[in-house]
Amino acid sequence: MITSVKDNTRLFKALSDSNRLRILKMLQSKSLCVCEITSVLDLATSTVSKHLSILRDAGFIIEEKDGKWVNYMINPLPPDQRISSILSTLDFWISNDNLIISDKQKIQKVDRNEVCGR
Amino acid sequence: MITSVKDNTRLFKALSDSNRLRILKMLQSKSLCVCEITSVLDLATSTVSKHLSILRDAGFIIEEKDGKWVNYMINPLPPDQRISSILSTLDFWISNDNLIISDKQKIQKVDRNEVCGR
DNA sequence: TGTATATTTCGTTAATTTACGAAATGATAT
DNA sequence: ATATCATTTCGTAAATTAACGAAATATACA
Repeated sequence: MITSVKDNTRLFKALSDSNRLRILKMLQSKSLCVCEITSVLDLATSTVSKHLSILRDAGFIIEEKDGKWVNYMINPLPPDQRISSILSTLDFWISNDNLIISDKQKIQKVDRNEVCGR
Repeated sequence: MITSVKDNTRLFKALSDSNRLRILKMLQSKSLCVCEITSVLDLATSTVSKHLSILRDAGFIIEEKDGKWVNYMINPLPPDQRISSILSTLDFWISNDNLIISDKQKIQKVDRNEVCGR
């Protein structure tokens, strides 16, 4: 396992933005495409795309192409134990936060064909 | 336990700077005063003081006054389980990094009466 | 009382990060 | 091919963070 200081800061930097924590928590409930996440966070698509690439580069999530959509999901085979450890502890660290709860409710109802197409 | 998204980002932000990770790793070996840490990191005293306050506010470390010195040490009674969890996992996440190893060697030899007074 | 030493606070500058919209890329459907 | 939709990349502006030195605090000691 790579354990350089720089590598660790990259990992913590990925977690040190509230929008990225919201994304991680949403993906722990359900795989989502960029536009679904965008509709919940209410940010520009390009901004969400950037957040997702940061989480991907750190090893927390993976992407899977599905036609014109790109689905993002929690990495089922994290590159190292630090990622797995954080993902499992996140589960009970952040749970009863109002924002997280309402995000979770929103993604249950989200339909990408409605939300994205315009 | 408070588990707001904002609270968690503050915690991760505290860890997302390489100088602060170096400080935490040093303190896991030994309590140190500001000038000792400053001599190892080679930063301005005011910068180190600021880093220490960020780590303190996040709950990772505490300070103890000792005459003209302020000793910083790992918080023996962390305010919540997230801190304890991170502190113990940090132990094996970052261990064989060259910078961390040389920091650790330096603090063994550091004498505050030599390093600080000038 | 002064002087020296250690640390913190403050103001400022430089660097980094976040956000946006526009343009580029990739895929689907007409 | 052309049009459309989802996403990424790029350039840029705004916000945040890290760094410094100078000034302010606090403690020890002469």
